Amino acid sequence: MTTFYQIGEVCQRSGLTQRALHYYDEIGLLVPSERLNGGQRLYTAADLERIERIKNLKRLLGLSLSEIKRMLDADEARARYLTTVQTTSDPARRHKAVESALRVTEDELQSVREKVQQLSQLQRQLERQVREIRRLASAAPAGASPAPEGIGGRS
Amino acid sequence: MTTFYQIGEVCQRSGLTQRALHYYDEIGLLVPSERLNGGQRLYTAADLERIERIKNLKRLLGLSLSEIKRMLDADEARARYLTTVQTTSDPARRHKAVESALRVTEDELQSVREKVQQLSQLQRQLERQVREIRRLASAAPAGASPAPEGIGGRS
DNA sequence: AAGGTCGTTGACACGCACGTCAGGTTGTCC
DNA sequence: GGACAACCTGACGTGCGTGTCAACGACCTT
Repeated sequence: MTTFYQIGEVCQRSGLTQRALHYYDEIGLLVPSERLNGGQRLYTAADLERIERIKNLKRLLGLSLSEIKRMLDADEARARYLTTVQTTSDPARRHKAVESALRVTEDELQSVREKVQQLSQLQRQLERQVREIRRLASAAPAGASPAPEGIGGRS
Repeated sequence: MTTFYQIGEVCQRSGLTQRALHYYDEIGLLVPSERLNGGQRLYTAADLERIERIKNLKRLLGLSLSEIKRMLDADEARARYLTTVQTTSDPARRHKAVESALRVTEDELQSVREKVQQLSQLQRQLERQVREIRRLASAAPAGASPAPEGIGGRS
């Protein structure tokens, strides 16, 4: 027995607005699994998960909704490929399915790796700057206020 | 003898359009170091570096231009502090400056670290998927296998 | 069946980050 | 000093991702 959520509850749970969900539906990014006869949208748990994935991709990678749609569609296609692999005994089709799935996944992985690397570089740069500031701060003469508090402690 | 670049060359080197540079100037994100009497913008090597940083922050962190401006301004303030700390003898002011510089830098560092961590997680997830696909590719024709997870999962 | 709450589809508006003209100015080269 | 490219400002247009009404439909309670 699948449980459904109406748009209001989805808004509360996800933090998105009704308008946003309407828009996501409109552009095909998140089409609710069901509709009532009256037209009311009904979202499933899977839809809620998709929402979380959308939010993550938006926050983490700063992707546009169309890019996110492309990614998730590719992901879904990949899942389909994998089931095709398992249910098809034709070696040629199997090979093709695996190739496609591998390609989209590795493309994604590639872009993520690049981003991680560049972000790590930025991180190291900032860490250097923090150390530099701390060095200067501790080298400075103590003022009227008590000696600069031990700011350390956070890793 | 500082060398200057006119907007056209800056466009070629940076890949940005003239319009974008005008806009960046307008919002104060990238004000060219010099202007000719006629009003023509003259960019220095430092300006070019700033452009690269802007592009990076935009691509890597997906920040808005106003957020980038805030970041770079804070960074500049920090740099100014570092160069003028020796000339400021007022200990209270020195202390305040250090505090500010440290705060903005650590905030920045914090958000970068979070992003790196979450992206690394996403990366590992994708790597697992690639391995899974490869495994299926080399495994026997038909069989039941655990379903791989999607990307951008809940945090 | 009436009221209230929740939902629906338009339609228009808005801020951002530009694109795209238009018409005028500046700089350079012959 | 005339041609011509490169540049300027100003104005309006555009796509995205919503916000904000408006007017109407659906569902539940009493």
